[in-house]
Amino acid sequence: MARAGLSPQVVVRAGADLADEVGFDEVTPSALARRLGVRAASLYSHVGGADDLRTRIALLALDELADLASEALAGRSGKDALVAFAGCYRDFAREHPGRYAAMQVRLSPEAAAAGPGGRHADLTRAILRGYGLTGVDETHAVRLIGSVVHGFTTLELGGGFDHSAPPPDRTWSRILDGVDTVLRSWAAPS
Amino acid sequence: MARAGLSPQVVVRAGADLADEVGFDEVTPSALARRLGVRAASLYSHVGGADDLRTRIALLALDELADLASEALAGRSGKDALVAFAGCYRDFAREHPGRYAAMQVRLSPEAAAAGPGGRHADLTRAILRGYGLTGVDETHAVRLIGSVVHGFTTLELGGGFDHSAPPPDRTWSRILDGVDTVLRSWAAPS
DNA sequence: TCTTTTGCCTAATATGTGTAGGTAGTCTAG
DNA sequence: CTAGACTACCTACACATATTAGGCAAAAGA
Repeated sequence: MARAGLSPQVVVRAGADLADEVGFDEVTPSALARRLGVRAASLYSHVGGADDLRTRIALLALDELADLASEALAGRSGKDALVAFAGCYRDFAREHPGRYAAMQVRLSPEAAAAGPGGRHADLTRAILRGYGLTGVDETHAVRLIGSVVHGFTTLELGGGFDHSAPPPDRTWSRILDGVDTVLRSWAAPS
Repeated sequence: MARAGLSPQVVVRAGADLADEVGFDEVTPSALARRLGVRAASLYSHVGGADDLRTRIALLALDELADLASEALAGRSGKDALVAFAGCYRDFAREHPGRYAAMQVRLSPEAAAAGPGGRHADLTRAILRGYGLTGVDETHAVRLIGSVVHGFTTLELGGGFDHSAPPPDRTWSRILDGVDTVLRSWAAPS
């Protein structure tokens, strides 16, 4: 009887790919087992169950996106960094909708701590070096960037922009212009 | 045998309440039937199935929020309207997390058309009357407001702001200040 | 009161989740 | 190169959920 050569890594990656194709909600042990050509019970040697599978996919996606964002930020600062960082998130969501959806699951405290949760905040903070924001201003700015990028990306992915005329790309760059302006105004002593 | 007095409305409202208590993902025909004191099969006289139930909860939530936002906007304009509108969304999400999550489901085209999908865009547009934005600028502005409000709300609800110091309320008002500034700058001929 | 409607039921099927235990490939020691 | 340990995958099972079909009794209308 030939073996499929599974391992936790292989299973989780296949789960992430499946999520991108059919949606994160459709990623179930049985569906994943079908795709991998094994029986559902066989997956329980590699992942703990449906919840564990979803959590691991989320952590994988967070890690992958953090890698991409880290690379995109290298050597950039100020608005250049902001645009690169935001574009990274948006592109990731469009190319990997299932992984992006996975990232939204509320992680258990231990999973969040052990995982790459803090990496994203650190990366966002790195953008702000060019803006000279410190202390609470820095945190406000991290939250502003996160809100705008995540909000736009989610709405675009959900089809919220499909019914009105101008292409989302135009809106995207105008919004980033606006964020840049706001961040620079925050840098000035208020 | 006493009857439970169900109807599509009663079932959907109970489903929405259940979503607020235990999370939208946990709203299943069987869980809802348990709460209503009937057998799961009995629900199928009132809703089409699990998907139909979720869709109807989403439409109910969209309608309820549109009512609240409409009321909040009455007699306001400009930044006052913006703050009231955004606060309405944020408060709704915090008081009714399950309903808010339901609103994010991708509706089928017919459900979106028949439903209150357009009401929200119209309400957002109403804010902009005080800013003098027209044409594509208006659409860009609608998308900006939607992105910021939805993004912040989602992140806050997901606990994304729990680990850093300043209270989210402070960030919220600073972000709205920023949006107001951007909208006013867009109003000037670019 | 008689009839129609319908709300809720039981019964049954298909599918999904998760556990227990077995079998057969694969790896390591000598 | 063989003996034993390990483990990837299996079958079988118990249980929960989604959904359909058909029946009975309560409610509503004539």
